[in-house]
Amino acid sequence: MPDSVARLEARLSELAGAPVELERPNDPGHGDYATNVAMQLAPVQRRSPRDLGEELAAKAMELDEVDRAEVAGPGFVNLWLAPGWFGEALGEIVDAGTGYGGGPAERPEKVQVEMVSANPTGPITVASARNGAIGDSVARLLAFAGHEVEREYYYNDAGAQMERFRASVEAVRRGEEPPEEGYHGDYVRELAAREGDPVPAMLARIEASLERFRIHFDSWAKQSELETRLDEFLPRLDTYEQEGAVWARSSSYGDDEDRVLIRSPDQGGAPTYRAADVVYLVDKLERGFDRALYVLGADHHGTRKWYAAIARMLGYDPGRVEVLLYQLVHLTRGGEQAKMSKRRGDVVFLDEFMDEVGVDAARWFLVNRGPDQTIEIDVDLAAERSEKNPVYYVQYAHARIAGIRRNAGEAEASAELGGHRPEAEERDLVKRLADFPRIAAEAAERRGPQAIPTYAIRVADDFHRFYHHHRVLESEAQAFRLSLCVATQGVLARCLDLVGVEAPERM
RNA sequence: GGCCCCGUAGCUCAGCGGAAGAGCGGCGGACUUCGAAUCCGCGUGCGGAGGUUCGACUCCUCCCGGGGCCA
Repeated sequence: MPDSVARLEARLSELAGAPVELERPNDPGHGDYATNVAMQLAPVQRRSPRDLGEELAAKAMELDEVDRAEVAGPGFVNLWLAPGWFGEALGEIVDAGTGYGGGPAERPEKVQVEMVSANPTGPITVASARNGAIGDSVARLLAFAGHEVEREYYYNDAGAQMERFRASVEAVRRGEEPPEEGYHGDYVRELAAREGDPVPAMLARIEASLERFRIHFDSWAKQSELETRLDEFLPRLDTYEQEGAVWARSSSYGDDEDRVLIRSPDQGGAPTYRAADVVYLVDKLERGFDRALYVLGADHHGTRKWYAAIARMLGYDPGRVEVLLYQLVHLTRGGEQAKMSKRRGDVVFLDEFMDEVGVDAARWFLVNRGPDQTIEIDVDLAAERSEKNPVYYVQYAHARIAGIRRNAGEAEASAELGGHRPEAEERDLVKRLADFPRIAAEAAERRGPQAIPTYAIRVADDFHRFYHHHRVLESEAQAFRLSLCVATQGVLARCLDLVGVEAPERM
């Protein structure tokens, strides 16, 4: 469904005889929208970009939507749009309702996002929470874009780490200290005070933390169960034996190196974590997912090509496998770097982080920056419930609109202009809202959820500016401005939802 | 040694082929008016050198610096 910007692009493309992409100039002196098509066309048509620009500008002026068009700089065609375009654009946004900016996807996919997947040897840390925040936002973006998405948590319930964990709890139960190589946190003592296997209890606690963090998993996959099916798949793999161990010849399928699947007898002869990966990948693809997305911390970058390599080795399209890597998290407090160790007093667990800064700020700050970026979160700033904190800046815009709408009562909202000519702040806000479908689609495609908070701040910014310059209620343009409020509130609510933050009616 | 990520305003970072941005910090203004958790004003900064391009913060190569993983 082409929106008002896309329609204008299509008309201009006809006039130019080439695809026109409109962009929003930073400088208001450069019009509402601009295109560089004249510069792109100049070399192939062997004409000067300014001549081509002049020609397009003259034709563009004939369009109803265009008030004025002029050539600037090296050959940009800058466009000032007519009031009617803003009314139409706003009307479409309002009519689209809560679905504005979303799917349907051109090619809908069934996608599995596997995320967090931390071993249940302790509570979820802030580092794992970043995994979840990014993974869940990407999942939300994909679903919004029209894909079918499921979230899965994969955990190791059988390996050496788990044995150490259980042994640590057992030791405390016997009144001893956990072994040197074991786990020593307070949570070990808490688990020791309860009956039975500590793993399910730990897992329940992890699930509760993540639910509180607003991440809901559709399914949980266990390494121990997958491992039992290893014998089915081993013969299908390209393997060889070396020094008693079974290796996958993954380097021939795009991986950086070959990987041990079964340890040599003198090493215990047990399957490795990589062996379970094989079964798990097949399991994912055979469950009918078109795409398996792995969200992995940067410490796993060494295995980023492994998953596609085994897909290729087993005859699956490696393009169905995708790894999303994200960098580490550092926490600071008043500029001082906090230790990410598990020592007492430092915020390292997600629950503590949420206690201190709130769920909304926790979600926001963990998804705020690109996955490629190592992030530093100032706990004090994140915890501050004030104008300094961008989360509340955006939420405040939403709540402020809710307030206006409460005061408006039954008053009519309508994108019809009547005789109203939208002023600069109104036009900026409409254009900002008109950006949303592209922002959302690009964020989904690029797996870059950080674009959403960035955009939401701009929306809030444009709204607050509009609010300060123009009355909504009891103004000549009340119906139009109320409609603008409705559209803005909808986009803000959607943005906040995409990053797992609440959109409050009151603050 | 191999590989990955990052060097953009004092600080934390967006932008990733088209006319340089936000927040924090700092300074100065705006509340009998729909919510001041708001708004307005003050900033020459893309680590360096080549290359590709009409055009490079954006793509390629090398170098320097920071972080990380593996060995």
